[in-house]
Amino acid sequence: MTVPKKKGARNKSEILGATIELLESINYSSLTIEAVAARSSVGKTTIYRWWKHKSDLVFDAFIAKTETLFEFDLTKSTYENFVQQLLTLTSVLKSGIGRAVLTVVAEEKEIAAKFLNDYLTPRRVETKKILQAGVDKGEIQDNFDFGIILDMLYGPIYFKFILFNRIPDQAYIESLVTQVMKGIGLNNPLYLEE
Amino acid sequence: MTVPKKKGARNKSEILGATIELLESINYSSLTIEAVAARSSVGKTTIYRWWKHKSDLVFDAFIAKTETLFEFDLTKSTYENFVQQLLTLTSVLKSGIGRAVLTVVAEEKEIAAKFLNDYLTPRRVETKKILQAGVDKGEIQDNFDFGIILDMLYGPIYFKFILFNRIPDQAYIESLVTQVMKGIGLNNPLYLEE
Amino acid sequence: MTVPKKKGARNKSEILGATIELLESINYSSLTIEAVAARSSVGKTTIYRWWKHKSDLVFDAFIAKTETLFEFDLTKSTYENFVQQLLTLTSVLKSGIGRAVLTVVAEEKEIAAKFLNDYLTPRRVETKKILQAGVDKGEIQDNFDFGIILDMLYGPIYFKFILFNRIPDQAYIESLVTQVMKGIGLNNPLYLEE
Amino acid sequence: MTVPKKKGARNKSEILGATIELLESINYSSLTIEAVAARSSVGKTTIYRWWKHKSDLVFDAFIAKTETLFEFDLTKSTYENFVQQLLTLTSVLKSGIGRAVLTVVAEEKEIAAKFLNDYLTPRRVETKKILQAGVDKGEIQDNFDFGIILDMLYGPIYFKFILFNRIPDQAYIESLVTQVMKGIGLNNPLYLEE
DNA sequence: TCATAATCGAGACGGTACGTCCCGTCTTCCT
DNA sequence: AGGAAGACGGGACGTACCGTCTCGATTATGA
Repeated sequence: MTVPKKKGARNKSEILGATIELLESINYSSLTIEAVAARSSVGKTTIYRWWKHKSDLVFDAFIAKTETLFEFDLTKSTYENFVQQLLTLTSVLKSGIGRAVLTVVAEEKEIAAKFLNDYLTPRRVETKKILQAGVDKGEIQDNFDFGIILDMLYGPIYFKFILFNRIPDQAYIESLVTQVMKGIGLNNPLYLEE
Repeated sequence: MTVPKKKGARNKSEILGATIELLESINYSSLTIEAVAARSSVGKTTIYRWWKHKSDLVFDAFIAKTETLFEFDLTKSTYENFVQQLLTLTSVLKSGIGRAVLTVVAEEKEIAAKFLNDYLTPRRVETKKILQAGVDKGEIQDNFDFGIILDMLYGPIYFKFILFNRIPDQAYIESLVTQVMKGIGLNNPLYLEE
Repeated sequence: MTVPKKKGARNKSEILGATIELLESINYSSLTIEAVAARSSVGKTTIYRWWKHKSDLVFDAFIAKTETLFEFDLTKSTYENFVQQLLTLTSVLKSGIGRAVLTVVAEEKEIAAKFLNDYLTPRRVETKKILQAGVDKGEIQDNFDFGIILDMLYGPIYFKFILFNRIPDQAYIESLVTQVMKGIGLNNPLYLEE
Repeated sequence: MTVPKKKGARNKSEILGATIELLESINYSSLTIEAVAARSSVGKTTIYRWWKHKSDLVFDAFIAKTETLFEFDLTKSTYENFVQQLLTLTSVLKSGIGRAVLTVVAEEKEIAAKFLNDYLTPRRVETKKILQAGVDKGEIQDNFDFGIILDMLYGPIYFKFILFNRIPDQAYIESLVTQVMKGIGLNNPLYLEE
C-alpha cells in the first residue's frame, strides 16, 4: 500500500521525474527549468523554491534515481563483487541523468564536492569492505593502498565513458578486474615467489 | 624575426588567447562569446566566422595550448616515462581550459569524438610505444591488453580530477604506476627490490 | 465608551489603515496586496474575502479617510464657503491615498462611476446648496448652469493637481473663486449694465 | 514621396503604433511590454533599448499621436478659437492612448513633469496668444490672470473626463467658454446680444 | 595613386530562457 | 470553525546572450 504523499512531496518527485525524463532526450545545458516546470505541470516558482540552481536539481534527480542501487554480497568472491559493482555503474552512466550529473560535476566544484560526500564516499566505504573481505578470506594481499586500487577499478570506467563516450561491456570489465587483481592477488606470480 | 601574421591569423590567436584567459577565472558555461569578442577586441561576427559553437572554440583553444606537450624519451625506463606522462597530464588539467574542455567533452558527444580522434588517440598511439619499448627491453610482460593498461594509468587521473576535484600529486602518480606495473611486470630489479 | 468591534470589523479597519499608510510612501501600482496583508498582520485570504480588486480596497480606504470632511456653513458668504471647500479638497488630494484614488479613477471606469456616485455626487448636491443660498441671499445671479460653475471651481483644482503636480495654495484658490464669481456675481459690470 | 526610414526609426514607429492600438482595447496597467513586442514583431530588448519604462513608451506614443494637432487661427474670434481648442482636446482624450497617458500622469510625478514641459507648457504658451489677441482686438479685458483663465477652460474638460468619465460635447464646451468669457469680456456684441 | 572592393568592429535585432515578483486560489495547521 | 501562513500554478517582469544582420570606417590592392 502506497502511503499518500503530501502535496509538497508529490510535486517534488514529479519534478525530479520530469527532469530525468527530459535528460533522456536532451543534454544538460539544453535542459531548461521552464521545460521541467511545463512537463511536471508546476510553476517555475515551485522549482526555485526547492532548488537554487539547475545543477542542484539534476544532482537530486540523480540521487533519487540511484539511491537503491549498488548493494553487494559478501558471500560472493571479491572478483564477482567488483564485476557486479562496475556493471551497475555502467548501467547508471548509460542513462541521460548519469551523463548529465557528470557534466555538472566536471564543471562545478561545489556539486563535485557534494557528489563526493553524498554519493561517492559512502559507496567507497562500502566498496572497501569488499576488499577487506577479500583480505580476510585470504583471496588478496593486505599490503597495498585501498584507494589506488579503487581508482584503478572505477577510474577506467568513468574515463571510457566520458572521454571515449563508450560504456564498457562485461568483457572489458572482467578484463579490467582481472588485471587489477593481478597486482594484488595472492596468485600473482610476482608475489608467489616472495 | 617574427613572421608577420596576416590579420586573420593574428585575430585567430588573439581570440584563442582571450578564451584561455577568460577560462582561468570563470567556468565553461559562464564563458560568453561576447566576452571573448570584447577581450580580444574583435566583433562577434569574426568569432562566428571561424567557430560554429562555443564548444569548438574552447576545443581549439585547448589544442592550441597543448600541442607541444607530451613528448617522451625512449631512453628512460617505462616507469619513468609513465610517471612523466601523467605529471604532464596533471599540469594540463590544472588549467582553466583543461577543466573547460573536459566539461565540453563530458556533455557533447561530437566534441568527445573530436577530442578522441584529434587529441587522445594520437597520444595513445605514442604511449603504446612506451609499453612496447618496455616489452622489448624485457621490463614487462607481453601477454596483456595494452588498452586496459593505459586505461588503468590514465583513468584514475581523470577520475580524481573530475570527481574528486583533486589533481594527483607526484606521490600518487608513482604509487599508481607502481601498482599498475605490478600487474604486468616481470621479476625485474625495480620490483624485486621491494 | 468605545464599542468593542468584532474581529471582522477590527481587521477591516486595520487593513484600510495599512493601505493608507503604505500609500504615503509608495504609489498605487507599487502597492501590493501582500504588503497590505503583511503590514496589517492578516492573511491574504482575509483581504480577498472583502475586496475583489486592489482598486476596491483603495477606494474604500479613501472613503474611510474622507467621510467626515466637507461640511459647510450656510451663515458664511458664498465666496467664503467655496474657498473653504476647495481648501479642504486640496488637503485631501495632498495625501497618498488621494493621489492613489485619482490614479484608479483615471484608469478604471467602474471605479470612476463608483467614485462619482458614492462620493462626488453627494458632495455636489450639497455644494449646489451653497450656490442656491447665494442666489437666495441675492449675492449672485440665478440665470446660469450650476453644473458648469462647479466644474469651473473644482476642475482647475484637480487639473493643477494631476497635470501640474501642484497643490493650489490659498491665494490661487481665492483668485479662482473671485474669477468664477465675476461671471455670475451681481457686481459684474457686464450685468450691472443690463 | 515618403522618405524611406532606417530600420531603427521604422521599428520605433511600429512599436508606438502597436502601443496605441493595444491601448484602444485595454487599459494602461493591462498593457504589457510583451504584448507590444509581439504585436509589433519586435524583441522585448528592442523596446527596452529605447524606453526604460512602460510609462515612457506610452508617453512617446501619445506625443507621436498628437504632435500635429492644436493649431489655431488668429483671424477667428477668441471665443471660436477656444471652442476649437477644447474640441480638439476632447478628441485626443477620447482615444485609448489619451486615457492611458492621463493614468500615467496621475500616478507618476516624473511623467507628469515631462508631460507638463514637453506637451502642456508649449501649448499653453500658444494658447495665451489667443487671449492676448483677444485683448488686442478689444474683445476682452486685460486685467486678469491668464493662468487662471486657462485653468478654468481646460480644467473642467479634464475634470469631466477623468472623474465623470464623460467627454464634454460641443454644447457643454460652448457653455463653458461663454461662462468663462463672461468673467473677462468687455461689452462686446457677442455678449451684449444675450 | 587613388578608387574600389573586401574585411572587420560595432552593435542593433528577433528571440529564448533566465530568476524574480506578485497575482488570486488552495491547503494546512494552529488557536 | 475560522483565520494566518504560505505553497501553489501562472503570467509578466527586466536582463543576459544567443546567432544573424546591417552599417560605416579601415584596409589593401590592382587599374
